[in-house]
Parts: sequence; structure tokens; C-alpha cells
Amino acid sequence: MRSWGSGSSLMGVVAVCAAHAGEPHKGLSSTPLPRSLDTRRVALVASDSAMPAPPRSSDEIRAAFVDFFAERDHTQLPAWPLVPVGDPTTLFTTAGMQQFKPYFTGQAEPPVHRATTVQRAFRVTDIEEVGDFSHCTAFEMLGNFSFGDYFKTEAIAWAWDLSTNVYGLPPERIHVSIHDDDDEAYAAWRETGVPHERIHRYDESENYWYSGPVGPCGPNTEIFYDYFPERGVEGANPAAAGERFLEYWNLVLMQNFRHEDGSLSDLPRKNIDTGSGLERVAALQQGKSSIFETDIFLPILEEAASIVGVDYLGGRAGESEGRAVRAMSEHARAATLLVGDGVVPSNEGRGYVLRRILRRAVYLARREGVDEPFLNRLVEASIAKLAPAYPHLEQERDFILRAIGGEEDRFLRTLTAASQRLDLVLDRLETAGRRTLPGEEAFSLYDTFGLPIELTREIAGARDFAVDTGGFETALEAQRRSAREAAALLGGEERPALAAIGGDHSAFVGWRHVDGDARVVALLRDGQPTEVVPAGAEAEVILDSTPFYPEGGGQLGDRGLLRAPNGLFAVGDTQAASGAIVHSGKVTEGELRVDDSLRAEVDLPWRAGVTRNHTATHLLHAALRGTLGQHVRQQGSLVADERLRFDFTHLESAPRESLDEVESLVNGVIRENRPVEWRMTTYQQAIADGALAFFGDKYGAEVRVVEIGGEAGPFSAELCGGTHVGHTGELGLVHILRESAVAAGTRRIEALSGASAERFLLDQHARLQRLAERLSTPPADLEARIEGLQEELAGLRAQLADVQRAQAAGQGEDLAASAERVGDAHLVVARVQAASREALKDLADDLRRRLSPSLLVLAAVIEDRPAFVVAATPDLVEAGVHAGNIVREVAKAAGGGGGGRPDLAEAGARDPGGIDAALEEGRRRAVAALSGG
RNA sequence: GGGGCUGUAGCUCAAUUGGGAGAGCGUUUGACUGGCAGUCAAAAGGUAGGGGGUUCGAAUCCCCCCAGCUCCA
Repeated sequence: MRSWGSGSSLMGVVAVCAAHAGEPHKGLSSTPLPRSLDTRRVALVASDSAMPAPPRSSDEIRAAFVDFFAERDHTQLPAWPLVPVGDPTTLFTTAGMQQFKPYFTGQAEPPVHRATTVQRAFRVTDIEEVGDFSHCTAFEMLGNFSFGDYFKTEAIAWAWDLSTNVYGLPPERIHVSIHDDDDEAYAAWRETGVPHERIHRYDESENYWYSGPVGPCGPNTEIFYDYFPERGVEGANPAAAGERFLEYWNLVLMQNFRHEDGSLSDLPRKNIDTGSGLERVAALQQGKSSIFETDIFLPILEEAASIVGVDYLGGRAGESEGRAVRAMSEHARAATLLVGDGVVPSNEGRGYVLRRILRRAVYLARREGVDEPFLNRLVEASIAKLAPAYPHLEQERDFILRAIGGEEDRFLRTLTAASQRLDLVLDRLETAGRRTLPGEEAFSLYDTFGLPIELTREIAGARDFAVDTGGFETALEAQRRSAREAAALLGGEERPALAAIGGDHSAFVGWRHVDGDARVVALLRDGQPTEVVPAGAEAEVILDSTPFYPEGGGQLGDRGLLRAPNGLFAVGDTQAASGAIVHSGKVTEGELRVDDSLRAEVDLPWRAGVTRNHTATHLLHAALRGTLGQHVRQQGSLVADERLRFDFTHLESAPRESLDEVESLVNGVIRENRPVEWRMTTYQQAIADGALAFFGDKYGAEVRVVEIGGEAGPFSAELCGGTHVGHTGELGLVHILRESAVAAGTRRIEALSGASAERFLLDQHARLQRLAERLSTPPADLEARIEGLQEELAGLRAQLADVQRAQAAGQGEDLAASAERVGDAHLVVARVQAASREALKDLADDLRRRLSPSLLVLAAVIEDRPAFVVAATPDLVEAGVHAGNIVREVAKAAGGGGGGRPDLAEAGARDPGGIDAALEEGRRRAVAALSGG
């Protein structure tokens, strides 16, 4: 399968320069383009003096493309953000056609029949290649689209017209490829004047496009620029990877539909879907061999080169320096676009990809000796370059800088910690006389501490250590395998049984109704279709139409009741799957049969709570954006009947004052009792009107916009399929409970609305009253009262400690006086009073200070259990006395256990009755130790 | 979603491996020097992330939860 412009073909080798005609430039170093290139360009322009000046800069090319198609009745539609809007299963927007899929598959009616877009795109496949002369992760796709309107002939003629007359490319340098069987395309190209020998035919593997086993598909035709026309057309093969040709435009001619059995039929309405990489066109228009030498990258490259400290543009950068400069520039630019579209660095999903490119940029720079943070300089340069086409980047500048700068700081910290650890490991190996770092060690540094294997190799290499790369790969592969197995085990369930239900069903009427008459279309028990469900059995019910809202957009699925003629079905949850709305629950009375006519009733109090909370979520979202900044975007939410949870992008914790501000803003809007209205529109129209779309939610071609009114423009407008109140006043009150962190860059607030908010505040108030009563003080004085109690407690503790100390001192004096002498040493064996183990040890310390040399064996009852301490002065320890050994025997005599250091050891037992025997044993051991030593 | 590591004073981190919670920096106070900078001395600051368990005894071992870091999907 070959989707146009996919993988390395799109960003294929462009590293060929046409300057020195006939001389292939293998292994182009980072040498900049020779000036002679520009002369070629000048000559070319001069020869076409009748034509308006061709577009040169990327901004001009973008405009020229859009204008060209606008003149031909195309409407320019807004691009998608890099985060695909309708499809949570896709990480990033990778092509211009992505937002038009529903039109191509016929699921939805297009708003216009001719469209053109400039679509920013991001592809993960080539990250490791970035740094060479051609690969990119982020790029811009220029595209024109026809939805059942014009087809091959026009698409091809216009592509030719734009290429030769607007871009001013010399016709003799253009080659095209078509599908083997596509004689129509061949004819269309001949019509433009392309000679037979520059039209190349390829089979399915090269020139056929489809997306998935079932769906629209068709041949495509690609347009190539020939850097070496002097090599002749004999044997020319544009599709082969190489230095000669640059593919800069791909036209997909969607004319067939592939069915499940593999057969093809003609599409009733044929489509055109084209994509032309702006970076590549810029390279052609600027006479450059590499996209990195176009105006798109120059200002960023220049900044990167100054960071690395090389004269990149002057051609004085070494091979690896050049790589680093290019990768740093590309990754910084891509990251800028990603953060601008709401992606924040994290340890999973899109955020993880962002993290990977940022970290790659940092370690490549570090390898060239850059150890200061630098990303923000590159981001500034990227924003400056991109802002004319993408003004939102300028608006979100601060957020972008903080998100990326913060990630850089974190990574530098991680690197420092991990390299210290590596040094320790290497020290150990060195002592053991080994010179190879085992693969498991390298993997652990990578896996646990985030040290890239390249850096491990480098640091180890600097100390003359080898790294067992094979072992590392093995460990990495093992982890991948186990992750895959775990994923397979959990795998999301496919529901073919639902997809197989024929006819119309599951019409949703819940936005306007909470009950309605319906007919049972299908019943499932344990996922299998059945005709009847008896009382007591769990089942899933599919209705022809239903007021039950299936879980989506964070709003939980409805609960309620289905009243059938011969039975009752309690709905516990409602979910959407395979195009069906599935009511799951239990038959509580009688039975339920397919074809039963029934009354579907959503649980009213439940739905009322959920509805309130959903509107509250929109209000909070709008208020957060107003208070914390426009970078706030919904990341996820949970809308239940009694509470709501709302996750959003924000880099630091929101202070209580901001939350208070948000809360009072929201409650203000509630008091104003503003109308909440919704309407259906197209996605493009909604976005153009400024509505907010939540990423990760599924939108059809028709979308629903929920708008909360305001005096000057709506207070909030969001794409949303959920249920909402009619006026904000119905919410009564919104109260934010708490704010917390969910992941790096994502915060969560939990809140209540309506009756649950009221109940919560009343509970709080009641608790306050109870506390005040208990402390016999008015609620207003509670703080002062507690402060007083705390002071009193601290005072009493200090007094108690004084008393205990005095008591211990007295005891110490008495015990010291009663000490026996064994040889030169003092021996105290005694049962004492002590409140804690601490006090017992303090007493031993006191005695050691009073008597030297001395050996002490003390016992006390602490919390009804015997505790023992044996202590010896340092000189005795020197002479071989070991307190730990003595206390162990003491404890054993009391039925317990213990141990410790030679100078101080403690032990305990359960039964206080054994103390006397234990002390007896202690005396024997002590005497033996003192005389035997 | 799965795995690994970490959580000790405001900060950075120790503790002979289960036996008395510490250092440096910072903070406060005092002393010295004309002031600042500084030097010296002292003090304050800890439910050891939270909870449970094992044990005579847990920062240390086990389990659960939370948070941070990190790899994989």
C-alpha cells in the first residue's frame, strides 16, 4: 500500500544540487549551496519575462497556490490542528485530506465541492533520520480537493499550469508518473504537452492509493522535478530513490470503491485529493538542493548554528555539527507547531512524541558541546518565521516558550542525574577490572533514568569503556514484546454483532426529550443476539430511536427504565458502539422481546444532574480560558450526576485566587441567566466561527455547536454532543472543590453544581458549627482558639520533658551511686522508670557520662512491655565488649529478641514478668564480658 | 494500558543495611568588623508522601494508595 507522500518517499532524498550539471554530488557535506545555483535561477526567470514574477519565498508560494485554486472556484477551508479533531485513534494530522475523509467515503455531505487548504502536518516515522538533508517531522501540505466535482483532466491540467506558468518551472524538467492502467491520466498529461517519454507507468505498489481494506481508492499521478535533465530520458526512473528526481506533488484520483470481498466498483462521485509539500516546492523555487536551505529553515538554522558556534551557512560546519544544527532546527520548529496546537510534553501519546523530538534536539546539541539551555532561542526564531501564516503561534508565544523551555530543563536534570549514575557504575566496573558496560546496565539507565543510549556510549567511550549494544537491544526488544503481549491481552473489544444489525436504528432524540416511544430492534445476551430476555437476566438493548444519551464527550451514559408491554428493563448504562446506542441493564420484571414496542424513560433526577454539570463544564472551560489564558484547552472531562471533573492544559498549579476568580465569574454568568442554545453546522463553519473543539471526540460532518449567550458575542461556544440546560440560571451555583495535577502540563479541577454544590456548602457549614460548639467559641474565633490550644500543648510538652529529664537525672544519680565495680569498670544492672525507649536511652547516656569506663544493663516497662538497653563506654568497646551480644541474651531470657551496635543496643519482649530473670542473665553476661575481655 | 526507579528539614542529599534521624546550603538570632559583603557562634525547622502489615524495635523489609521521574505500547 502506498498512501501518497508517505514515509521516506515524501521526505525522500532532495539532497542533490543542480548547479554543477552532470556532476553528481554524492555525500553532500554541509556545504551551503554554491552561488552558481542562484544564477541558474536568475537565467530562468529572465527567459520568462512576460510572466509575473514567480513566487519565491514560502509565504509567496503558499499564497500563489491558494490564489491559483481560488481563481478556479475553490474555497479555502481552515486547516485542522496537528491534533486530529475527529479521530482519537490517530496521533497526528498527517495529510490535507484527513479532515475530508467523511466526504470521500460518502458518510457526509461536503459544504463545498471544490476546496483548497494549507495543512500543517506531523509524521512520526522518520524521527531518527532527521538531521540529514531531507527528512522532516513537521511540514506543510498544499492541496486542492474535489468532492464529486471536477476530475482527472482538470486536476492534471491545473497542476501543469501552476507548475509551469505560475511557479515558472521549465517544462522539460518535469516528469510524471501514472498507474499502469490509467490511460485517462496518460491522455490528460499528453494534452498538457508532456511527451510520452517523460510519462512513467508504475504498478499498484507505486501509483495506487487506498486507505484501509474497504473504502474509496484509486490510481494516483505524481509530478517530479528533474535535477539532471542532461542525463536524458533513456532509463530515467523517477520513482527510484535517488538524487535525480524530486517528487513535489501527488494527485490522488479517487475513482473506485473497494468492497470487503476485494472487488472494485466505480465511485458514483469521483474525487480529487492532492498534496504538494511546501518545503519541496520552496526548494525548487529557491534553487536549493535541500529543504533546509530554503527560507523556511534559514533563520532557524542560523540561530542553531550560532548556538553550536559554527559557521554553518559559511560552509564551515563539520559533518556531525551540520547534522545537529539541522536536527535542532527541525525539531524546534516542529515542537513549536505542536505546542501551538495544544500538545504538551508528557510521558505518553502525543506528548511523548513531542518529548522525544525535544530531547533528541537537546542531546544532539549536547554532543556538540552545547550544555546551556537553548531551545527557546530556536522557538523564538520558529515563531517569527511561522507567525505570518500561523498568527496563533504569536498569541501563544509565552505558553509555547514555557512548555518547551520547561521540558528542556527537566531533561537536563534527568541527564545530569543519569550520567552521575553511569559514572558510579563505571567506577564499579573499573574496580572489578572490566571494560565493558553490560547491556542490562545500559538498558536500565535508558529505561529507568532516561539516558539515551547514544549518550551512554559516549560517556562510557570517553572513559575507554565499550557498551554491550547487543544486550541493550535484547532488553529493549524484550520490553517491547511484553508490552505488546499486555496490549493484546487487554485489546479493545470489536463488536461485529452490533455492526451486523441491519436497517435503521439508534436514532438519538435525547437532546429534546427525556422519554419516548420506541421499538426493540435487537437484544443481546453475553454479546450474542437473542429473541427474548427473561426476568433477572442481564442484556443489551438496541432501539429504533432512543432518548438515552450514550457516554461521550465526558458525559456518562444515561440510566433509566424501558417499559415494555410484558416487562420492565432497568438501564444501568448507555454506550455507543459500532454505530449503535447500546442500553445495558437487567430485566427486572416479565420479559423483553425483539419487536416489543415500549416506552423509554431516562432517569430524570440523574439526567438533570448530568445536564447541569455538563453546562457547568462549559462555563468553567470558558472562565478558565478567561482567567488563566487562552492556552487552556480541555484534555478530558467526566460529567456525572453529582460531580464533574475537568482536565485542561496548564503548566503550573492554579492558585486559589484564580480558582476563586473562575468560580465567581461562572456564578455571575449563572445569575445573569443567559440562554444556552445549540445548532447544527459543518465542522469548518463552526471552527471559522470560533467554536472550541475538543480533541479526541468524534465529530461527524455535521457538528453541534453549544453556545452560551453573552452581550457581546457568546460567553462560550463549543462543539459538543452532550445535553445542556436551557438557561444558565438552572445551575443555581457552581463550586470548585479542588485543583490538582494529572500529568505534566495537565491540571484537573473537580467541581459541583446545583443541589450537590448547595449540599456540600451546607455540610461544610454544619461542620464548622459543630467544631465551634466543641471548642465553645463563636465560629469567627475558631482560628485563634486553635492557635491557643496548640500553644498550650507545646508548653505542656516542654514541661513534661523537663519533669522527665529531672526525674531521669535523679535516677541517674542514684544509679551511679549504686554502681558495682568489676575490675576497673563500673557496672550498673537495674530496673528503672522510663516513659519511652527514648527516655531509657537518654538515661543510659547520662550514666555513661557519669561513669567511665562503664557497662550498663537497664530494663524498664514501657507500655506494658519490657524494654532493655545495654550500653558501653567507648574504651570498653575498644576492649572487646559488645552491647549487642549482651542484649540479645538478655532479651532471650525474657522471651524476646534484640540487637544493636557494640556501644548501644536495645531489645524488648512481650511479657513484663521475665524482667528479673533477664536482668540476672544480663548481670552474668556483663560480668563475664568485663572480666573475660 | 504495562514495566522500572524515587519520595527523609525550605533546597540538595547522607546514614556501617532492621537498632539514638543527620550534613551542606538557606532561614532566624547573637557576636565581630564604620555600613554592605563577610567571619564566628547558636537556634528554629521532621506525623520520614499517606495507610496497613511483619518485628521487642521500621526511614530501612512486605502490601495497598498517592505523587514525581522514566521506558515501552
